Amino acid sequence: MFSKACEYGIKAAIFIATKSYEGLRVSPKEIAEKINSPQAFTAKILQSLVRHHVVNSIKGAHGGFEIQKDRISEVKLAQIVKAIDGDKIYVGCGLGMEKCDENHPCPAHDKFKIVRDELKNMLENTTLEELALNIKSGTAFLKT
Amino acid sequence: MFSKACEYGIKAAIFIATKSYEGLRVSPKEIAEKINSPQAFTAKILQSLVRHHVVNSIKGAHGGFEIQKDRISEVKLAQIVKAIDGDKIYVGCGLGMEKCDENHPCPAHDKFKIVRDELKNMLENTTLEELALNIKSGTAFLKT
DNA sequence: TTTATTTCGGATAAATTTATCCTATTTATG
DNA sequence: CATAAATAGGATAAATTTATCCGAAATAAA
Repeated sequence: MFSKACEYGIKAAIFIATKSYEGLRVSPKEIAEKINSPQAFTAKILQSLVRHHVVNSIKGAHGGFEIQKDRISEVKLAQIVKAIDGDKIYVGCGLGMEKCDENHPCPAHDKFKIVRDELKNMLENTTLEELALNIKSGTAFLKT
Repeated sequence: MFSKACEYGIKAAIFIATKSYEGLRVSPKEIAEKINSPQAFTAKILQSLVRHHVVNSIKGAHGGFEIQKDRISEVKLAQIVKAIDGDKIYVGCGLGMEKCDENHPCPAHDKFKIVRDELKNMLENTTLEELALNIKSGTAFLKT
């Protein structure tokens, strides 16, 4: 569904959010440990999230990654996915055709449309807050 | 969503079906032309579809690929996807966690579940016949 | 102002996916 | 039986994604 980079990015953002509630910044090292991902690769993905204004980075000593508390409920899963994988999962054709719309559809266009609309809707309506609260409450996990 | 191989495989199966209605066998060359895919790579994918009994191949002179007419309405999109990409799109975790179920869910488990169930349902209930008929009727296309 | 800490970013490597090429094998037909 | 036509399959290459490494730049604190 999503690239590995995107999966790491989502989990990283969730972890950062849980720490940001406590006013804490976190390092790529801690993030990678908590979400079970390769550290250097995760750092690269974090840079991308910073550039797309999903999370905030503070350089230098006592730096790290954080998200402003009041932004946690504003950030949607869709923004994170778009920052890393782009929007092909929304706009692309399910069968990979370059041009696929109502006027020139692929044979499965209508079938895929239902699923993709559902996915789009889910991503656009799921906030980082919901996901982070699942972690804080202990009802969900970021690694096995 | 799916790999390129899978996209080609689905389109190839649809094209073969349209030809099989007319009692015609087709070559990888013709398939690749009609679905706009690399020929040799497409041939490899066809082998996989043959091994998974999605389509039938006849070797030697006057050979080619075909699907028995009465099987076209039986083959589901799910079988083709499973033959090429496996079933990770059904059973895997949306965030890539190895273990992710009701007892040990990822933070987005419930959110993903809705979408994936919808996808699974669509793939398991869409037949090759439906898709092939969209091509035969000229209401849909296999390339741009 | 020096030092320790930390993110940034470029270069590179490893792994996987996508794609090509060439030969072997199979089979209908003359 | 010989030949031509076709799929099967192994080896390899190209492209993309995933992952690592290391030095540069920024910043807080001594």
